[in-house]
Amino acid sequence: MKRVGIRDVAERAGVSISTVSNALNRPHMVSERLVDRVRSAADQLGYVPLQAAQQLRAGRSGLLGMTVINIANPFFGDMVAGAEDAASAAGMRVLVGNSSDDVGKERDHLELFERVQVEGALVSPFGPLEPWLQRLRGRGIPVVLVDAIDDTGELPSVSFDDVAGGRLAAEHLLSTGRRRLAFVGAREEVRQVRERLQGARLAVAAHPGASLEPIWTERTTSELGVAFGEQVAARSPADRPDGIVTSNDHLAIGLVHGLISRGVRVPDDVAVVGYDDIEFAAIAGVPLTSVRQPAREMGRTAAELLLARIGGTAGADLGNVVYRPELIVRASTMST
Amino acid sequence: MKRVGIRDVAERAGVSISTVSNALNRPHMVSERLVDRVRSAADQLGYVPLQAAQQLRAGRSGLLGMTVINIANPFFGDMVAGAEDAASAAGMRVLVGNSSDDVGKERDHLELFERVQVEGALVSPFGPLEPWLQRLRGRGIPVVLVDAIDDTGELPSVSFDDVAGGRLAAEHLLSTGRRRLAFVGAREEVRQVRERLQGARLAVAAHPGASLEPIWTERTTSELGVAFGEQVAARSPADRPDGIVTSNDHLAIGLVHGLISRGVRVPDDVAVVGYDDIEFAAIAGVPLTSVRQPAREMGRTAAELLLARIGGTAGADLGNVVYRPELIVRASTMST
DNA sequence: TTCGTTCATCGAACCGCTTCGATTTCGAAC
DNA sequence: GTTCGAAATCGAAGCGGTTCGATGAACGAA
Repeated sequence: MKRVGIRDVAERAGVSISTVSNALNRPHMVSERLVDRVRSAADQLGYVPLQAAQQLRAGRSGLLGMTVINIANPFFGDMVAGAEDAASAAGMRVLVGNSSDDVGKERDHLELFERVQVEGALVSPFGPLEPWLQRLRGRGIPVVLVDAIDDTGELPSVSFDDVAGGRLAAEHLLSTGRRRLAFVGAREEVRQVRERLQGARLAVAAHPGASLEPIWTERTTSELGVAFGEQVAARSPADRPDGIVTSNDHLAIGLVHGLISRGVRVPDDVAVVGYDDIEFAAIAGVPLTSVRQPAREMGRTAAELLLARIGGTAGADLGNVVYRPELIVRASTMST
Repeated sequence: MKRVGIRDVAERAGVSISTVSNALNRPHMVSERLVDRVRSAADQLGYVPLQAAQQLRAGRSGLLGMTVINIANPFFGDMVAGAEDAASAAGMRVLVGNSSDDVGKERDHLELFERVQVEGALVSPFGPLEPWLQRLRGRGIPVVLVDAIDDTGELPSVSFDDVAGGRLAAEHLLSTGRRRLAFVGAREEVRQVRERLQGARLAVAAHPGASLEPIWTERTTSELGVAFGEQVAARSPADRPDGIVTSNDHLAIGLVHGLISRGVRVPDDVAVVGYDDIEFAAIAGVPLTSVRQPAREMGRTAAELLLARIGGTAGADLGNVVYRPELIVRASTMST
């Protein structure tokens, strides 16, 4: 019932406490005979060193902190998985803080990171965080932004070129002859969404005669997509957009569903482009054209960048890795 | 650049270290005047106590451990979110260990839980874990199983009645006149899947003339569902099942897609029932009938159960909460 | 004035481990 | 048989907090 401590192991092996510690952590400093004895004593007793004590003394936690906007979204789930890949390869663990779209929680997590002395933090920011991030850095904790870019140019980051993504989507629609475009995005305050819209605007501006109507929704659920699809379907055909760029596949799939249920044909009447290329995009009722973002790879790259900074391996130059998104064309924009 | 410790706060406030600790943690023991002084000193310096030190002395970590089979699956994502709800209401944090379908990782996480002295563990087991769980309990760490039941009857748990779920699905198909059923499940070694099959078998056994063909796939991705759907479509109509129960919505949605792409009508030729009722079930090309499991609620309940045990509030009786699943009927089994 | 009480504050031990410097051991060289 | 140096082992000092018993201050009662 009582915890097994290093003392118990020492006693059982008939050596001193420090020899146990050395045998376990720096075996080259201890004779083979004793290493064996200590190891088997530890095994028999089921000794597991207490992280808190190790950390307190050694000043290292072996932990990376990572905040994500919403873990229930598979995009972020993949990102985390990627970061875990890289971390475990370096013998580190990842402490995941899920913000659930809540700025307060997000800040709490950053404070927690400080409390537990994470050795580095991967931050996929939701709200404005400059002061908090500055503070982590002031404490000597390196930070890498994920799916975001630091405006001040002081933090390394791994992100997607969202302007290019939005542009890609809109250009594709324009190239298939659509002219009355709409952009449906959730929450204007999110940078990624704003930039995708901006990209779409650039594409439209280059096409005389084309127009772009921005539309904002509250959240990014498929339900809202459905509602919005029905709403669009209710407009007169002349008043309807003939091509829609969305900020998210959930929204897009719902949107397509809503349109079709009201008799609007996709892609013949309205073409739809999603964003993220989640698993379901390919097998939706109308397979969805979407902008793909390799989330897992991004998570891994970000963690590697962070580990390099922790290890001091990184050049002083801050890496700013930017992935270029890729358009996956499917039936929702191309009539067969 | 240097960490701010309790000493720095004490110095700044002109009091002793112990007074700082008391003012911050047990303010009723300290005069108001000093509490104020200490608080503002702490604020100005940005003092954040070091978790490792607190924990080492106090023996409490304020952490719950939680292992999940695969965080990329929204079902588990929701479960985690539910647990976090309950934990944060009790001032605790959740340390999430993602097993990624890997027994070794799962065990590592349990060991980590011991190292960091979590005060309780929520375990959604993937592989066999008895010895490890016993050990946690031996260390005085309460364990609650999530989405699983303890065969030995010693651990409290929160789970779904998977037998009932499988039965529900099969009975529904039978009641719509289907007779040649198939059960498509991933990985026979997973208890949940076995029990769903068992439930389906019970339903079929009660219907003379009905048959059930079990089919196993490697993993549970929509891709495999598509492949399998095409395979079924290739059979001669007489040899095809006319109703299919799946162990997972991803599989089911892919399956429907595969069938339709090969000209098999759903539900006219083949009816399909999914499992989990994920968000996309409702807006799939053919909206999917599915067995709903309230994951978030389950996560919350499990955490509450665990917290009660930690607090000693729980009666000695081990709670075994079993949720009954619910069938959500949609177009994939009911021609309109 | 002295003493007893209460309440606020402080000093110091301690949580379990790592690590550094000190001590012991042992074989080789004299 | 000493002496010396290197290698193996050990003792003890913290890491940064919490907490308990001790100390001191303030005040009313004798």
